[in-house]
Amino acid sequence: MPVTSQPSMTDIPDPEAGNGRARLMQKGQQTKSAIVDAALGLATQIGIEGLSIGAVAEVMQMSKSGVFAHFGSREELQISVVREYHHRFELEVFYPAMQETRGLPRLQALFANWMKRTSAEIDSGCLYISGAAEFDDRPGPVSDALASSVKTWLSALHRCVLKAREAGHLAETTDAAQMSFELHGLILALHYEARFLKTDKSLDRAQRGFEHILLRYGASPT
Amino acid sequence: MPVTSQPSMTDIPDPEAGNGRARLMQKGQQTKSAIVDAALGLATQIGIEGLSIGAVAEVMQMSKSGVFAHFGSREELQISVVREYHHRFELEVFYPAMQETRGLPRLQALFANWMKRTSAEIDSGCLYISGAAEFDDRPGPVSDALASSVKTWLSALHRCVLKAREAGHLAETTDAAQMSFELHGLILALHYEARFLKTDKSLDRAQRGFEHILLRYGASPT
DNA sequence: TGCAAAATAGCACGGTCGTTCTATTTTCAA
DNA sequence: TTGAAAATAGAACGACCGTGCTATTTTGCA
Repeated sequence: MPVTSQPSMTDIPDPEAGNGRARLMQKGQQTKSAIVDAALGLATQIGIEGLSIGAVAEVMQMSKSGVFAHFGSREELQISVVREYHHRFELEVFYPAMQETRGLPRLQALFANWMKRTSAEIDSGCLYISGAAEFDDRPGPVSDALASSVKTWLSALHRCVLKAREAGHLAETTDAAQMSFELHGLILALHYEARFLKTDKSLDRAQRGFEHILLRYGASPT
Repeated sequence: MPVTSQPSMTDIPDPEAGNGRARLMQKGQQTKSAIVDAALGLATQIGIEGLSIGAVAEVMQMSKSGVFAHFGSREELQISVVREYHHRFELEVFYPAMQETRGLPRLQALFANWMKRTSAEIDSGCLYISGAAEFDDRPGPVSDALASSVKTWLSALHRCVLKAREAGHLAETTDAAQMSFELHGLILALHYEARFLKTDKSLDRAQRGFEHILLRYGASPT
């Protein structure tokens, strides 16, 4: 199963891409990566808005100004966190699914990986979901970065549905945007009920909801 | 169409209930209500955690300590806001639907009101959704109040589905909890895509998703 | 109308925040 | 190994935070 001609979920250029990750990172870059790691961990717990340079510095056992110097502003740190999350999301959800054959199998893998990521890590919430709630009334660069990442992912999902329909794995009448909307809803409900309400069986409900949607859109058995 | 024997969405006692709202409110109570109103307005924009006594005081043209004295702590103010939101949710979503005849019509009204409340007010986000993201990793009295309100509402929805099945308006095999989960997902997707991503037609997608779910669970036409 | 009680204001405290500035340490290539 | 550049620390700033304390004003009943 060859890798598709569509290598990345996103067309957004990564500023780090050009400098050659193959070469060993300088000390400063290593530290910066470690800071972003730590900040991402904090952000998934207390939110992107709740991220404070002081808290990150404490986790890193560094001074506030030492952390600050790498980003120049809190906002830039927040954007770096969003980019890092996007990158990991690609790695865990998107790329593995691309190994599956195009069409329904790939769509199923995509959703399965998405569910796994959403529910499995108890202590690491979804930045795309918590961030949306934090920034839906707060425009700015961070909100833009977040919305751009989410839209990239949702349109990748949308494309996948389209391909599945083209492959004859879904009914010809399938409204891909409508189906994507309904899939998104299942993930959001899973996150909400499992993470906030601690409702068990939520993963099962999302899985069954997925099967219901497949039936509705006339998925042919694989 | 008589009012049902199930007068309230919640069995949680309201601390204000006993003192007789019929009697004219004292000045202090009026002010407190106005403060909660203002705080709710702020909270739907910047979040419950973002609520600050100083900001509320500024909106109210009062001193910080004047506002503070009514609640004794920021946490108590936050809880008051959650209770007020619960109250309005009942008024706008639950009670009107209770006027409809039991079964499918009532379920349809419930969902329609829920959708309307979720999408129509552009500048007033849903506290149940934004709050969940803020508090899903932050236990405490505010989180408890929020979760309790949400659970009350979701179980009211669940009861409504059960009644619709009992009335023969839904297939006998209907899994009420599963159906409620899927309905919840539609609302969450509507909120997410309309409010954060500014996707148009989201309301339409939620409505069509609802119709899909009704079909799946064998709703008999009314 | 007078007076206790309730409501509100004003001020201060300690804390955290992002950010700036300067000094010190560490890195890495010549 | 030396020396310039990069990385980090430390202290200080103004701003805002929640909260406590003490006046002062306002309310509403006798």
